[in-house]
Amino acid sequence: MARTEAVFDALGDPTRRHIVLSLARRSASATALAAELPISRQAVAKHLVSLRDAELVVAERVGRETLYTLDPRPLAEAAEWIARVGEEWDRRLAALRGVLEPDDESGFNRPLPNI
Amino acid sequence: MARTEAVFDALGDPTRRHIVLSLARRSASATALAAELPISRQAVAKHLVSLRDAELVVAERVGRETLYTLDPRPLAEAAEWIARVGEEWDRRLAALRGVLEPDDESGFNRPLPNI
DNA sequence: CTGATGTGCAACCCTAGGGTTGCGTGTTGC
DNA sequence: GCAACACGCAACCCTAGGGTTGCACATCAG
Repeated sequence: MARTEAVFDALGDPTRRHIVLSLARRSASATALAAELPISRQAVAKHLVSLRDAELVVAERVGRETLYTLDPRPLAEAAEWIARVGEEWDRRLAALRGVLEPDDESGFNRPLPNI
Repeated sequence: MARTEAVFDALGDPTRRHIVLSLARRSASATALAAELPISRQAVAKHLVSLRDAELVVAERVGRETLYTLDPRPLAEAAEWIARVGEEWDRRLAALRGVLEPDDESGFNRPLPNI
């Protein structure tokens, strides 16, 4: 669960989210990514280091350039964290339901009941 | 999709993730939340403002205290963003498959193919 | 060999924002 | 009415980290 920390930290930055989306479509070098962003190559390189720390990206040197490829697996962990919050929420809703009235399924996507 | 931005920003901070998890179990005041964290009430209050901006939390004044309740719906949007990256990835994998060899289903949770 | 290209590293700048303290205001309970 | 409690607001501190520039080192094309 420690890596999940790094994933959310990484996804907390808009530029890094853009990079992740770009890399989902095609592997690319820092220079190529910088071309489609309003920042320098070095700035992009720093972000790629963060993404590598979060294991969201794998670097592979080919010739004189370094290709970065997305590894979507840590994203699944982040999704699981979100799902966990949803479960917690649903459990609470279920407990509440017991006290009040029997109702329908998951409340994850339902407006708040006034508690 | 603009709110999704705020959600990831909000989730980018470990303290706020802790708060979100806590609120998933029970509504609580800033003071109560601060009691289970190594920071001051005011610091928690600031985080709650961020969470409110991301619409992840709803404040309700009851008597002399303010109860904060989780609204898990924006989390679903974040999960969708992650899913979108996964789709992009799978599409790419599918395109690759066409050129190479017919293979199995979604590669979202599979190790990287060397591209 | 040489110039062009792509990186990595280091030094530096600067703001965002996480945390703190202090204080004035509203609410509850006796 | 008066403490005690719970807030909200404002001023302030301080570091993390996002961004930049400069430079030295590989690699490729001619």
